[in-house]
Amino acid sequence: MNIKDIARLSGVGIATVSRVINNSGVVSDATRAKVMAVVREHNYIPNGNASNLKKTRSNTIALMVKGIANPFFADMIKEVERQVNLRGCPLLIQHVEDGVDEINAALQLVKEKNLYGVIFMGGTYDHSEEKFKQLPIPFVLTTITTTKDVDPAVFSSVIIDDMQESYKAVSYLISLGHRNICFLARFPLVQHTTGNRRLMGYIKALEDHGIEYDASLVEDCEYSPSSGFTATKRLLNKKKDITAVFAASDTIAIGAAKALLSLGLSIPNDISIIGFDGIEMAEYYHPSLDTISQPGVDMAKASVEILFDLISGQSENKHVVFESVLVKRGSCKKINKQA
Amino acid sequence: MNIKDIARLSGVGIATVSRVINNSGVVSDATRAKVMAVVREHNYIPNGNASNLKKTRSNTIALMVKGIANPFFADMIKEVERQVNLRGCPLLIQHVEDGVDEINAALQLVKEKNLYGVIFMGGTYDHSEEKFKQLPIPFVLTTITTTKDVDPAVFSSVIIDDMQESYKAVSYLISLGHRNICFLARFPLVQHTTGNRRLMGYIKALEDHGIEYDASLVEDCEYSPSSGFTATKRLLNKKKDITAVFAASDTIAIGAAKALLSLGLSIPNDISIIGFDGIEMAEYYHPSLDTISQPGVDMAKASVEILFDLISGQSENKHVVFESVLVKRGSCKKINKQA
DNA sequence: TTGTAAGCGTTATCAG
DNA sequence: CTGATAACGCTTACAA
Repeated sequence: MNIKDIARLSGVGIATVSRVINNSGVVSDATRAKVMAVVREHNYIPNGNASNLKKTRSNTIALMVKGIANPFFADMIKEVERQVNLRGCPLLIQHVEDGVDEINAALQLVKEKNLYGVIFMGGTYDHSEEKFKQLPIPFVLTTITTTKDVDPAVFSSVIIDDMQESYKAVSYLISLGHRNICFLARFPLVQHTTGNRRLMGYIKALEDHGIEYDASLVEDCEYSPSSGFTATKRLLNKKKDITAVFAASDTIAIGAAKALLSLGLSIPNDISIIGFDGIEMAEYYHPSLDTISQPGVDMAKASVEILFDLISGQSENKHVVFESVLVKRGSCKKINKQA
Repeated sequence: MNIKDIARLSGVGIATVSRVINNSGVVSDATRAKVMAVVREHNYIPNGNASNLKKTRSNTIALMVKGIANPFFADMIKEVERQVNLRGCPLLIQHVEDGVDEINAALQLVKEKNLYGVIFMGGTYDHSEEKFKQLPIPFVLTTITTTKDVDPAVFSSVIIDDMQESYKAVSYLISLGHRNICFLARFPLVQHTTGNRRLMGYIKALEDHGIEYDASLVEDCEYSPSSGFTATKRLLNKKKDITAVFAASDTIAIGAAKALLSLGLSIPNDISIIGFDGIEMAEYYHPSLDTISQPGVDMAKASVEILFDLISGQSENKHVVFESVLVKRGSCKKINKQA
């Protein structure tokens, strides 16, 4: 069943069929009805490869996700899909393997599929301006941005200020009297990652409050409960006087909490803990965990809006910074005795 | 940059370029090297739409996921992708909106993209044999199957025996002395869902042990902590003598546990709880939650293997049933006093 | 308002 | 071993 068959069966030319199914050009109501009847009767679906080949640009939007298993991304992905579909476009979800360059992967996909636009979710910050310029179609970076030496005019982004939000979390702990605050994140010494930005906020907060930065309080850790668990155990072995834990994600925080609780420590009486992201699981943990909650769904929505504005040429590249909120659920407490 | 340019630049015909980039036919080593040099120099990537149009079948595999936010699926998706890529094929991840018929969505995609094969993950069981037969390419149902009136020769599946595994969980609770066991699942009265299968196992276990089935102990619940939380609160309001909770997923179990703990109840001293799936979060919950753990990654791997066997025509439709394991972490306990 | 026909960038069939 | 050339199914001038 192809466009030719439909044309023959409905007694019109193929151009007319094309006009009907694409709602383009002008077609008389009678003809349209006739064609649609045949289309429906035979359950005709146009061949996307043929139409994407002919059109220089398909209508497909790609979402490049680095860390598809990240629960924080789960709802964001759903919202991106919803918003893209709402605009009549199919969404191609592409998982980017850890360690793979997401821009390269997108570059490949663009050539391969004639993409309409791309959204990047998760990943690193260290792409060159040159690399971005290679991308011939509109794109938005969500949850990531770049180092400052890239001209903001060549890309769009939807982010939170990781450094400032991290600063917020640590300042909160300090305001509660904590001085020995450890930090858990994906190896933060690697530049240009979210973990690194959050580390900068951590360090700045300490410095601004006259607390000396102690690198041995920072532990390398994957974004998962199991990794948070083992990292916390390692930390407790070498440092006995920790009074608070700041985890770069809620998933890490959950693992850290488990490490503390299973040692018989009480949260927040013996030790305070705060995470980052605002995933549902952190709220339903027992005790409920404090966190820096990002407005993930709003960010997803904004990303799609910006992308489509770019596509329609209605606007230039844009950079939106969302506010996160410090959610206090009781897992952080004023310190009573100084270690 | 297209195949013509590459042909011109390397001084050969386009057919030869095609042979080189597809590793098909015979090309002299010298010619191959010459062409590859040009390809690499210009960073040439073939237009997938054109080749998929020409080939009657693309090499794309689609993964139709119902419930992409389900943490149990997260690792499975990653494994499916890994296995598919290992075989040199791109994977198209397609999220299927709740309420949308996944077979119809696949049918559309097949026509649109000339798919090579499809894997269905999550969803319902109530598809007719007729519907399946409409799918003109190999496919595998993962974590779902059909009702018995569909000829097993028309589809493949990779599942666990939900009813039996549920039976296992409930029998375990009964063996610990529990009689008032409640069950939380996505509205189980709807036929042909995973929730319903697990309900059947629950009922059968009760009956086999001479316990009368009490429908008011079954509560409707989405597969999320928040829903598990509110469902449990509802339940505790109407039933005071519950001694154990069986949740149809770990996400529900976590919400249920939070409801109990925040009421000051102790797990497992006051009430026992067991979930289903085996997600990481359940292990790192405090207390760690017992569960029926499914071998998700193995199931994902098996699904891809079966799919490619079907594609290569090496085998007929196959049905694999994996065993789940009852993981005891201490959230279920022998009952001391009968209510 | 509608139909004809020229490609889009490949692959595959043939001759050479 | 290699090179023309005819499709694949569609969109879009352009002509009618």
